[in-house]
Amino acid sequence: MTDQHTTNALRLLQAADDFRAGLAGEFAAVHGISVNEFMMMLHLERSAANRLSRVDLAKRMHVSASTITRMAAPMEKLGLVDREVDGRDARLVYVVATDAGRKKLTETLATFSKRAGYLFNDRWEDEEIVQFAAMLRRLIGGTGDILA
Amino acid sequence: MTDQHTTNALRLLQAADDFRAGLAGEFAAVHGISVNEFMMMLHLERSAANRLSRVDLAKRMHVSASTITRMAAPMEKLGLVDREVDGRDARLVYVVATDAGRKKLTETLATFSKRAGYLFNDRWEDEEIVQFAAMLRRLIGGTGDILA
DNA sequence: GCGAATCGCTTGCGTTTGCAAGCAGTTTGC
DNA sequence: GCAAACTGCTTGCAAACGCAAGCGATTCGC
Repeated sequence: MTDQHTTNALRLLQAADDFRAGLAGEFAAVHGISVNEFMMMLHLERSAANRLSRVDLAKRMHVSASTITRMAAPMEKLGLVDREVDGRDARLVYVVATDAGRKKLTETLATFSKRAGYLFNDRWEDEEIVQFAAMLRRLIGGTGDILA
Repeated sequence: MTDQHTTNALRLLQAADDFRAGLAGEFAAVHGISVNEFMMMLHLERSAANRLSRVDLAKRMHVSASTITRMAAPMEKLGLVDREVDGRDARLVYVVATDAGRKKLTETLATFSKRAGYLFNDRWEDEEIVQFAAMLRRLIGGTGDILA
């Protein structure tokens, strides 16, 4: 009926959706933050000088540039990120993580890690975990593995 | 810095997002359908009598019941799905896949499988594919593996 | 250098989605 | 057998998002 590749792709989407849905609920309840906002903070924290341009963020997060603009605005008011214009190219407006933003990320990441622990629960062998990590890395490809 | 479970969860989300984004573009361009509409058709086709109640669909797809209602409306007009009220419980309104809907699903599934083939490209060994499938099934758990 | 093409960002508008409220049908408790 | 609780679905409203248009800033072609 359906070949193995198709089955695997379906399961990949299903597993990610399940995890993301659970995450969204706890993030909203405990940290008052969305999964996308969390991903944005994560990208910032793991980039040079804790900052990225808007188009760069958009590409990494698979959203439009306007979404980044609209997402950043309330986060600026909360003091999680700051706005920084490039000195050489005045078109570039960086989103930069503040100290408060990185603190918030640390808290939120703890929740994330807790749920990741639930996901890969005790029945997984260490070797399987490593194998799984290698397989996922191959799926993502060299360029996309920025967060991990 | 980050433990292996966290890394794996991040990569899982990343891999699924990448795949979904590519899929969304081709689905919209070639088939004029969204990924969610595709998932809905898939759930219907793989259920008894090609039909599911709205709340059931909502739970499986991690969306609200109102989203199902609003998604089904235009698909009814296109003739992809039909509306069917349960004889015993008049509250239940099934979404049922029509012949045209299942035909559309077959076409769209071909695109999906093609992209799944790209994702797990030639460098994967058969044994690895099977291993990966088993791992993903463990992540999803027994109840969630309805599509594959 | 200078006009044209390009780039990064923001804004207007339409679409999609979730939440809460409301409604009709069903089950439960007594 | 009836009222209360519950269930499934729909609708009003608001938030999130993409697309296209528009604006300044930069680069390219000559």
